[in-house]
Amino acid sequence: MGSSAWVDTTLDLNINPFHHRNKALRTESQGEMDDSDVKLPFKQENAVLVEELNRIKDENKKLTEMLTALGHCYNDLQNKFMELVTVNSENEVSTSKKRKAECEDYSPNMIGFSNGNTETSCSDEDSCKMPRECIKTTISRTYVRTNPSDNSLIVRDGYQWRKYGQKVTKDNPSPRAYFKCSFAPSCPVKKKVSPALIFDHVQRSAENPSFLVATYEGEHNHAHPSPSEVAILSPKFSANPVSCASTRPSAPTATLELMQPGGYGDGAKKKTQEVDDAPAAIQQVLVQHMAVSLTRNPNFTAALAAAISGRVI
DNA sequence: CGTGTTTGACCTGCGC
DNA sequence: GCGCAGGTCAAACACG
Repeated sequence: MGSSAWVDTTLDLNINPFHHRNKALRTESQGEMDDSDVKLPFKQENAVLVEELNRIKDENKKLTEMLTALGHCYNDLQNKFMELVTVNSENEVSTSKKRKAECEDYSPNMIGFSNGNTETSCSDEDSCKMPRECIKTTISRTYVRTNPSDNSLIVRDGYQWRKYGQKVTKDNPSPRAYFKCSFAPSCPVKKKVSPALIFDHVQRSAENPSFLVATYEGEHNHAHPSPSEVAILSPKFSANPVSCASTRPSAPTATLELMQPGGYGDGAKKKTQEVDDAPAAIQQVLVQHMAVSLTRNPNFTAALAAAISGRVI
């Protein structure tokens, strides 16, 4: 987290609008005391108002800077979080390896964040050093942002999946769902979908999106179904044959395909690149969106009111 | 009636 | 060997 992103937060927030007015009145009355026969000239009152206007402009500028800094911090935190999730995922996979004692090619694949950070790497040293003959199946992990109110554990990645099981695991109170690819009868690909744990415990709220962890096992032995094929097979998903990284219609969305790494994922790479090249305007929209979210958050407004009242008193 | 989902039972592997 | 936990199966059920 860049410390340079922080700005001076000690603001004169004009929390007591009467203060300056009183000051002006005091000046006015002082003037009356000093020169009781001569009224304060209109010009002087005008100057006071202009001064106050300039001060408010400065405050506005400072607030804008703060908001921008907040946006940077938000992105930094998100990056940190994803690093943490990656580390946790690797640990989880390593324990899974102990249990299953099988060789796997694991490559975490993270898609769907506003900053466009896509991490497709072989960070697990062991799996990277595995002998070639041990690599039997391809496992990729994808983090997908979903609507928190949606508990269906459905990750729309363009394939046709059939749910064959659901299990409550020990370290996650939310059930994990098991899917098989049903687009082709002989397709060996399986998918596990479970809610991201950290969000469940720390950050889930009505306002915050949640994340699903989709673990793909194996490779499709068929081509990616075209939108029309998906529409025929699954009409309810026809409007969105690919996974939508952001389900908020009002927010800037980045629609990314969730593919197998090295398989049909060129589109995902291309679109991720587009996200990387996102102009500063997106940052601006993000900041505005955060500001709206903050102002709509009753907790935030309550805390702000408490802080203001505390300062007034 | 066909298809997909749910859910309890069962299987398998691992740690102690 | 036993218990635990993850993964899978399959009958029952729901839905269009």
